[in-house]
Amino acid sequence: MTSGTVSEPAAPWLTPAQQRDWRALVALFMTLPPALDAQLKRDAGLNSFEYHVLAALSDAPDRALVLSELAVMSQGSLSRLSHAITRLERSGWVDRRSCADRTGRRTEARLTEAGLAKLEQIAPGHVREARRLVIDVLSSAQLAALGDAARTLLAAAVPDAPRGCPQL
Amino acid sequence: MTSGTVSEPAAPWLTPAQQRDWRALVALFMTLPPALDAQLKRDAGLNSFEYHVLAALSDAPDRALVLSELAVMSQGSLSRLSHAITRLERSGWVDRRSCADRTGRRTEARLTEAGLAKLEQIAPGHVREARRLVIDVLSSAQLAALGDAARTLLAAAVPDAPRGCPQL
DNA sequence: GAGAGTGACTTGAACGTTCAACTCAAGCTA
DNA sequence: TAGCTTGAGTTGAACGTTCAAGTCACTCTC
Repeated sequence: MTSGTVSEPAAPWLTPAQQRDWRALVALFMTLPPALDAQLKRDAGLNSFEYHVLAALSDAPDRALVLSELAVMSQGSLSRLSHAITRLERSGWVDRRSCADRTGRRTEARLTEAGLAKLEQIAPGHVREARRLVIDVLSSAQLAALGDAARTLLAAAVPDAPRGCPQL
Repeated sequence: MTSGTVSEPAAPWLTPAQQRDWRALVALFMTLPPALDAQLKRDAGLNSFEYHVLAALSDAPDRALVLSELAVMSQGSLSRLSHAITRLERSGWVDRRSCADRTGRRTEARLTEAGLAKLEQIAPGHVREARRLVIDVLSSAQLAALGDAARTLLAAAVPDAPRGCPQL
């Protein structure tokens, strides 16, 4: 409901142009992520969260990260991550090692050799899909504007610096 | 994995600028929809799919739609819709009526009075959240550019015209 | 007018995510 | 040293989505 069929008390409504842009954005949210997920699921048997977990690990020194850091970097709850790591461990892409690293209970997830190989095998197809659905569809000005808007929105949504993603 | 830690065979890689924009977009996909969902869940006990279903019904003539049309408009599978309608029916926001309308087996979902009232109660908060997280965060030029990019991407992703969403 | 065919739903099992406990390993405090 | 406290991780139940059957109500064909 973003249009005026239902009568609207007090809240500042959207202008037609804003409505149009908002709807396009919402439609994009409902369309693009599922399309990206589908490619990963089909070609790799992974969902995008699992993929991002593997990717984050591959970029980490020693290909290992403490779970709580990994959770922040992959933008998921610790619980979600824990379940995901369990699945990835069962598949052999990752393993867990408790690292008694000073304070409290700390567990590291480490990308296995098999996991790294898997990722190397998957990545090109994923990038190809990113190109096909996004990068190559937009003019470079459009892509730049999209990136700019996305960064602005992220900065507003996440009050503190997105420390997990320095490259943003 | 969009960066070059893992060696990359044959696939055309992304330029640093493209990578930067792509990552921002992916981060946005992981951040904004969950935030929007959370507001709906918290304030209305609905997920965004259910909300879009109610909204689509409220805009329809007679506040009713055949399920297969509604599925297209709300961008979900028929199965997903059927489950959702079952939940919404249990809550009393919607009811089902089989409309023996010529061909085969057709079921209409209709927004009840209670459902309409619910939507009227929910909508302002949702629009407020849309403003808070998106509309008011971007300059009008940024929003326009975002909308433009989104429409371009949608047009490429959905080959045929998005008949359910004439307003895009 | 019986039987095949075809869209339009529905259903149930499997799976991933969330939420609310629960456990575990330290550091404090007395 | 015993007993809190706290941060980190795990676990299981509940719930929504997907996928693969089903079922149902018509039309078409002989």
